[in-house]
Amino acid sequence: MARRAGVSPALVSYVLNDGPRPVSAAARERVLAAVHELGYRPDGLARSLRVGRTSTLGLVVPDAVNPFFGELAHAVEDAAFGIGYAVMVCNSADSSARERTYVTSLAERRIDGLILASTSEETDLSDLTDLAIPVIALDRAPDAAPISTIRVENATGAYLGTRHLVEHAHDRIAFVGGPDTGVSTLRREGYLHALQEAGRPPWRELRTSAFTLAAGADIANELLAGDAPTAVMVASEVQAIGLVTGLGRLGARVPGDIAVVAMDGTAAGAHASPRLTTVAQPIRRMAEMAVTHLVRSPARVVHEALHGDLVVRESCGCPARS
Amino acid sequence: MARRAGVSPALVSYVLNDGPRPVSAAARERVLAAVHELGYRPDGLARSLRVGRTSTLGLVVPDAVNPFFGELAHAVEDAAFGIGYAVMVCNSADSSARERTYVTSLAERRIDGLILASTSEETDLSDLTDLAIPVIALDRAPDAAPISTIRVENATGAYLGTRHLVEHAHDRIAFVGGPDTGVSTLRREGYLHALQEAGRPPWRELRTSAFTLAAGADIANELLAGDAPTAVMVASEVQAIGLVTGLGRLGARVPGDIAVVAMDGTAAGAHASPRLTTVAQPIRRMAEMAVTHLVRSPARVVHEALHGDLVVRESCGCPARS
DNA sequence: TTGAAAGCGCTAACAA
DNA sequence: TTGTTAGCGCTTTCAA
Repeated sequence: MARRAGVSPALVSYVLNDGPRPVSAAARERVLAAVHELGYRPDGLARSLRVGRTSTLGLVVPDAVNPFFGELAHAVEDAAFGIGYAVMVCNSADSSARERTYVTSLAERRIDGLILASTSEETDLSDLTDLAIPVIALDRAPDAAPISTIRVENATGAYLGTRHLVEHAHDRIAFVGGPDTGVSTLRREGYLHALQEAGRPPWRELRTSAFTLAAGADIANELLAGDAPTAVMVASEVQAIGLVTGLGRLGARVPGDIAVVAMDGTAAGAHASPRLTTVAQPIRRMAEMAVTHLVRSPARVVHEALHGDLVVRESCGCPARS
Repeated sequence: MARRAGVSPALVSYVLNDGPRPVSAAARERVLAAVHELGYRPDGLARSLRVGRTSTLGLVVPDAVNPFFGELAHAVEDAAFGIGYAVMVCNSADSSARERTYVTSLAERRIDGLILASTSEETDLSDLTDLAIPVIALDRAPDAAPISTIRVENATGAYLGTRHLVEHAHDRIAFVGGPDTGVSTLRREGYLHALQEAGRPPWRELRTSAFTLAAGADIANELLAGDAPTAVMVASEVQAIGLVTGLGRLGARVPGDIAVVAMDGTAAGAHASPRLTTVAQPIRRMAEMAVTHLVRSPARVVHEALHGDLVVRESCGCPARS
């Protein structure tokens, strides 16, 4: 390439990167002409190898088909794109083996930072930390390892949602959680707290096998068995949407027969039928914080707990609003 | 690293890659010990630079939050993971500028192949083709450029769905398409074909502003205006789910007041309320074909048109089945 | 303002 | 079976 333009490789670099040395207009011209003529495409691998930076971030989520993680991934990508970073999104499919493999693979690819939204609490991050690649964990308790964390106030969120159900004068309020993860546990605590504060007993506590539509639908039977609750706090929107469908199939209407409040705040919840009353996570803000932190101040370890807002719509039985 | 183990760098490579030369047990031992002790992590960038391969594929979709593309991305990732490849998923957000930027960025990163699910018909792929990086396009008409394509039989699919509505004895069947893309156009043709065959006139043809829940919901008003149809063929499931919500908000029930058939076949459609009758795309098969082709026989240009199957559920008015 | 050259970490051809 | 070495394509220091 440099030969073709009749200049040194250094010159080509100066021109393409606008620096760090100045280049005469004539030389620049020649380089640009050759670039164009040869269809020259700079090799990012060689560049990254040399400068020790890939401008790539990793994102590991359990399942990007879950609208919450889908929107999160989208938001992370937007934030990264805005500052010239690309992101590799990896679905661990709730398998810690697969998660491990991805962490290793991302480390090998020398990503500049990882955003980890993991189901498992115990992920081996030594591949990353040994290379001094910063990690920021989403929705995880502060680890033994000194990594930054960002999460929503899970307990408070579920408390808010449950309290809304209490205010609807329900006294048989159930809880539907997911697989036994920290998130699910914390949300359950918020639920219990709200009930306790209101002097009501927990009515029924169920957990689905996964955070999916199918799992949510499958649990409808169990929820309705025997002394059925009149309201339910659901740990996530996917589950809630699935549950509503499952209930409908059994002839139970939402909110008429059973009121539902969920957590997450995705578009899927807003457009479900009925529209879900939900505790919305500040998804875009979380994504921006994570990306910014990783890129700007990776060394500093921070722990952010963000507030989730109750968004009242139809599924709780409130009169429809626009 | 090599020094630390008291061996040559070549030996380290032989041990870590199991070849191409044999290594004595003693040497292997020493290398492995040093690897462990130093927390050595091989640099994939250097390796890729050397071997001319990154074991990474690119995937560009308009919007991975759309369940169809979300599931597609997931399926592509699964297929790639199975053969040791990673994938960079990029959302073009229906912006051809952003799509361009991503194509260039992926080319710079020297991906081994690109799967392109683009809305725009005219994407400049010279960055890729100049580097001899194979591209396979999803849902696109054979291009001027000789790139492989995989798609579902769009017209046939919509024809199948519409014919089902005809068999339900509807004679006021509308069509809801999306932004003016090839996909939307082909599906409309299938719709028109089915009506023509049945000797019925198209009743109303609408198009949403985007393939999103919100856009689907927004068009409900227009669909119901004046002489409302009794059935509607919708070009995609996101739109259909949004539409059902929108209709419900206006007091129209599906399928009672208006029957709906959609296309895509995602989990979201299966768990919507009512469950969507839909023409299902063979998502996993498309993903596997794309990945396999890119990795195994990138040089051969193929054009596959896959069949979509009508999946009868509730939204068309058929008696509920399990 | 430009050129020469070192070196990022790896693999593979060649030599021993 | 192992060591030496060139070189993948880039950036950047140093010298001119």
